[in-house]
Amino acid sequence: MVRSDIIRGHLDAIILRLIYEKDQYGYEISKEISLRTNDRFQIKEATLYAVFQRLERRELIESYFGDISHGGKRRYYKITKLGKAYFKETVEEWQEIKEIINIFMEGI
Amino acid sequence: MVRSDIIRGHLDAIILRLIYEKDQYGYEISKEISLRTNDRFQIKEATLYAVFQRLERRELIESYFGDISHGGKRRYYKITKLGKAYFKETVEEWQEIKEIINIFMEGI
DNA sequence: CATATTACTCTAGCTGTCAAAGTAATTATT
DNA sequence: AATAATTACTTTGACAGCTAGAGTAATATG
Repeated sequence: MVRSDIIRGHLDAIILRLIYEKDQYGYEISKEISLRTNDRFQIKEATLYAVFQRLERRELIESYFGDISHGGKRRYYKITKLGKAYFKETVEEWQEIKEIINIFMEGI
Repeated sequence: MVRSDIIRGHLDAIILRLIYEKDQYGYEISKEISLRTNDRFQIKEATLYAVFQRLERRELIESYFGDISHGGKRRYYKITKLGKAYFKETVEEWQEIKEIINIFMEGI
């Protein structure tokens, strides 16, 4: 498991990416992250919902309640046009970050 | 210029790396980071000294005063054995982080 | 009916970043 | 010689993001 404070700053992008693919609810996203990373990263519940709030406040996502569930009622999230644009910027930025960090990680 | 909150979590490693190469003082490290990244990243002064304090508290670096200067007196930092070990771990971790983040950045 | 799982929310605390302001010595400029 | 610019470090206070922990509530399982 990688430390969370090192993923910090990429969380918005990760969540946005999953919602980009299709509308999803919190618990589902949480499981999906664990699945895709082979449990190498698990987002904390409280963190996840904090991300949702932030993204919604910034109008990068919108939410609505679903009608079926296997427990508490599901709040689905949908990416906005703004959110899609923002995600694409983030991907560009990631390439840059990688280059920069690599400078200091290579050659010892 | 990349946002700092996205480099966050890698700062300790970056500083450690530079001190690994040779003993250096704060101002020098600050300039070196700007130089190596072609000004794509500049560490803020207050942040840099906060990093030093943290690393020293964790015994990953040690400090001593230099005798010559072109201004205020220089405090040099030296990496410890523990610091070297920690840096090497960090490099391993970075490979993992890259893989994980890439999962969510590829294919859209 | 008890327990587990699904699903979300809120609060309080911690850590890392950094603007701003300050101290102080050396070097360059006029 | 006085002034400004640069070098060099320190401290404080504020803010943002992550998360443990506790709570609420509905559905599924045995």
